[in-house]
Amino acid sequence: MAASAKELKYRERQRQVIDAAAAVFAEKGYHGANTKEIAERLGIRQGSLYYYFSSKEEALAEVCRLGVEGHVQRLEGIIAADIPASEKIRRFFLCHLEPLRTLPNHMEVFLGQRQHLGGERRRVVQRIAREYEELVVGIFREGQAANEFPADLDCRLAALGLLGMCNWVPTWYARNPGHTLEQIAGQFAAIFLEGLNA
Amino acid sequence: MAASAKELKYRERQRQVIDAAAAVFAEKGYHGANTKEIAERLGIRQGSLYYYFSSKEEALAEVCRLGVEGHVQRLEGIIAADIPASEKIRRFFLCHLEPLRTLPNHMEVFLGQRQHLGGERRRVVQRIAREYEELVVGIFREGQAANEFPADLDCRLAALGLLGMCNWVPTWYARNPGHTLEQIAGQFAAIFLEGLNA
Amino acid sequence: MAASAKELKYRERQRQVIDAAAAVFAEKGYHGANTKEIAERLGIRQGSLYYYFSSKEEALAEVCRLGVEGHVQRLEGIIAADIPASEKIRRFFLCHLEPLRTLPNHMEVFLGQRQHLGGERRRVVQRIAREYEELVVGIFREGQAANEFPADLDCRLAALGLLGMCNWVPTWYARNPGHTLEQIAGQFAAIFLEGLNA
Amino acid sequence: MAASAKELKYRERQRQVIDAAAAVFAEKGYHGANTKEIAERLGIRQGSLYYYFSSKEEALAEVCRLGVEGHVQRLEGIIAADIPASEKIRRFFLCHLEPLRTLPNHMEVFLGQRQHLGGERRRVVQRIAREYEELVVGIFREGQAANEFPADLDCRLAALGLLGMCNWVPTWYARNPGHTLEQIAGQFAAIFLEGLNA
DNA sequence: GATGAATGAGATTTCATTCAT
DNA sequence: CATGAATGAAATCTCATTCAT
Repeated sequence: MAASAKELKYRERQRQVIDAAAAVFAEKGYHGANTKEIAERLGIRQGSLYYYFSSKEEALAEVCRLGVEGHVQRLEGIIAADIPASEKIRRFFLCHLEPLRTLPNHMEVFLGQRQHLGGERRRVVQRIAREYEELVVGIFREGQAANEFPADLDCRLAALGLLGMCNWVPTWYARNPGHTLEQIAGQFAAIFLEGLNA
Repeated sequence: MAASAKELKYRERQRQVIDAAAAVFAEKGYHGANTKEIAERLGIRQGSLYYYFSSKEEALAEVCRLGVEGHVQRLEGIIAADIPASEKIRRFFLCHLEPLRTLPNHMEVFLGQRQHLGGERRRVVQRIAREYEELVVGIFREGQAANEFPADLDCRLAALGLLGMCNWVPTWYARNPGHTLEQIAGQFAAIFLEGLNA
Repeated sequence: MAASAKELKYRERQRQVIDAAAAVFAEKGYHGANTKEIAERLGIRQGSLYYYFSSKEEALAEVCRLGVEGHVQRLEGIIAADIPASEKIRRFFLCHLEPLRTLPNHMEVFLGQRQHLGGERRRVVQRIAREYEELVVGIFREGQAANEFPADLDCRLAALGLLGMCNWVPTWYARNPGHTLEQIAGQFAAIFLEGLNA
Repeated sequence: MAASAKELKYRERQRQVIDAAAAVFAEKGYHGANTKEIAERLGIRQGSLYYYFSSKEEALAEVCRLGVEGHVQRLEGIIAADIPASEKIRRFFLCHLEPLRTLPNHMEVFLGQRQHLGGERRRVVQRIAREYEELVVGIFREGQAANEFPADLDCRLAALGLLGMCNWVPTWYARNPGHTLEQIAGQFAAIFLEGLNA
């Protein structure tokens, strides 16, 4: 159970390697990235990377795992809370965008590169993404049942619209440094809940 | 000016080549795609592609051009109309999603692969995208000036949210065949303009 | 059915490529050989080899196939003949060594490198080798049943000894140019059938 | 001359390392084997191997040395004995196969991998093999001179056939556990000396 | 107009080996 | 004694691209 100091050090370095991979994958895409560039970022040689992962694809899988890790759990926290569905939606935005603070590359890679994973690895992350979507749909259904939301709301479309607004953020966030995540989440929630005519 | 029959036929075939490229780029990404697969889709050999384009990147540029072509023009049509800003927003959705009917691959490639264009080609399409964004921002500003929209609305964020909702559609549209573009556009507009509490 | 002239030409060149691979595999062993050397023998570049085979291992499989091809069939011809078992054994030697005339490398590679094939490919060639061994054992059994051979002969060991004598030939044949295949086969048969005390 | 206890222990471990190398070389061939697997067999790390040998090739040389060690000496013992040549041949079989009992891997590696030694190392073991072959040829010549063996016997071919029968044994011995070395040697000797018609 | 054959540069991955600790 | 971390060279394989036919 107790990891030795050596193992801890290894894992720390491994994490740096994965983070470097995330940065390169985010910038160039999985297939556009090459391992040489990852190595250069770390100041080591290409071959040395393989001391920390066993293939480029494994690195991608790990980046994706970190990028999506915690999303489901945090969302479940919101869902479990004893608050109206509209409040759950309001909280969703910041909750969902939160990883942009610390892991923007990982999140971007998860969103845009996970389809390049093969076989079982792909299935695993796709399942998580699908599960997450269902949870969001569930919130809308809950609000609809409680007459908080319009009876004719298409909950699936609402969820996909919500996710689209948020998942598009990484494409412009780094190049629009003028907004904090709180501002973004707040504005998006306001539009989503009250619309523009309020 | 008058194109010969031969030239017309060439252009027709060229378009088929570009469409095949769009399909492969959309599925695998630009760098994940290979020219062999494009050729196979057309029933010709790899080398024969180069009769229709001079490089893979040129094919990408052409796919992107087709994917974004008409967007700006159609949007300008909406903007020029003598209708309230809110109505412009309402119309925007279907107008923006329209190409999904005939050119879903091209649109998806434009959205997700254009960063792999190099140098001048990249600049050209980025400029179009930026210009388009500005036009959308402009509608919100117009509505705000006319007191249609809240005074504290962040027009940039509203535009980016709007675009996010729409630009995310290609990622799930093909796999959710249950919705027409009209339904999607209608629902998105309703949420955007009236919010959920209406 | 009718192969075009182009296809014939392709196959001819492909055969040259496989023959070059056989030569290098025979000299250095499968893992000791590198594709660069095969290419150099053919006066083409390394990557060009892949126009003719899809992996180094496939080339090994093809070399092995050519090395063992015809062996079983020729042996069955001998077995089917209406002659005493001892005469079958006598004929076996030259029959088995025959490929050394035209395909010494392929035979040597089949004998010594086939274990480096993976999965299904390995199974296929191992099955052929095993089947061949059983046929040889069968000849000894037949001779024993006809009282041609001693009743206490261990037919399996006799077959393995026979095969050993022959299969060892490729290891020294090229470096002992003083003997024809007929001499070798004749001497081996004499020893095997009459022993040294005759 | 007196080795310290420490040195003895070192040599013992070194021998284990060489034995592990022999096992891996026998299974995968010299070039197909990797040092990681050798290390794993010993429960140590790759780098630690180099405390016991200075290069992979040195390990191969040592394995070969152990595989052939004693062969020449034992054969000379047989040759020096005051017995007929035919009896020398009879004894040869068990004598030659003896190492299969304790060092099957080393013997197999000597037989099949020694060509991968470079330069001087190769020359040394090839010389031993050649010398050994000459000794066997000598027995046949002796028997021929004493009119024990046919006057028209090709002593070189007889020797090579004899060696082939024996040297092929390692390729099937492990997978045919039904025969003892005594049985094999006895049967081979019977065939070689009396032939099948006896 | 299209192809067959090849190129050449680059990609990922492997691996024997080193060396400070 | 042994290891952890890395190296650097080489290996296999891929692929956009070319060009004579």
